[in-house]
Amino acid sequence: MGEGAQLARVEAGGRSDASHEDCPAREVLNHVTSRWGVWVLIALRDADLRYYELRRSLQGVSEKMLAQTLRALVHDGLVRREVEPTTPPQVTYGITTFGTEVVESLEELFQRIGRGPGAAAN
Amino acid sequence: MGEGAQLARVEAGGRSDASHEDCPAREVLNHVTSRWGVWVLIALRDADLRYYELRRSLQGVSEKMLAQTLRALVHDGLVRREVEPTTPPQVTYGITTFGTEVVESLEELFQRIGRGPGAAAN
DNA sequence: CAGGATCCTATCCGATACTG
DNA sequence: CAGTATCGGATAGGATCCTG
Repeated sequence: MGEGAQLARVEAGGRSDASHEDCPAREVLNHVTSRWGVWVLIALRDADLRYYELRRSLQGVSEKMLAQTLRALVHDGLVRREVEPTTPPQVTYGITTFGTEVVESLEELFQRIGRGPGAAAN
Repeated sequence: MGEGAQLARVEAGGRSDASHEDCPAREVLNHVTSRWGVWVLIALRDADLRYYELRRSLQGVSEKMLAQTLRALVHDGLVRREVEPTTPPQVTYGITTFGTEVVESLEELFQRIGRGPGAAAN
């Protein structure tokens, strides 16, 4: 099991140590803060995009990682996936309400970090 | 360069591609959302702790990762480090104002994720 | 076009041993 | 006590080829 286990640890449930951080929220956080997670969400916030458009938009993402990231985000309910059975097949991705909420929070966190430790006297 | 480069990429500052995500904010986010980052911050939010106490508190962290995580967090200005030159040496870690702000934002994000996609109709 | 399968590298992280 | 140094396994992420 080479690839599947990377983001599917959730359903695999092999060894559940449960000792540290197997909570689903952490899982989602990891997906969102993964290398491409944020950028996918941000790209989709402005408009629904096709797989191909997403690839161009993200500039530098590999097919594997884009597919993987999207799968995780869809699974988490942050991204919506719509398939139109045409030829060639056409798949459109969009952000969900939940996804929008999460990016908002994430950006707030980002803002705070961006402001830096300037305000802190310590 | 086995270990040093892991969290010290910040000061290296060699190639600033700027194309995707070399921004310092992302660095900090990675540190905070790293395996032990959050837990360190949360542990220190309630009280200042010594290295040893932190180890017990975090239950399961290796010395290496604790030291590494702390170094990154101190470097980022989220954690404060105080050394008292006694024998044996005594080092206390505490959270900064900036650190507190960041964990707050992070927890808000966590809350939102925890609530799940329930509210979303989509 | 939208991915899946495969291979490979870089990095993460833990265990262990050692130092001031 | 508070770390540093080093080794080795596990994972994330990328490149490439292939298919419906």
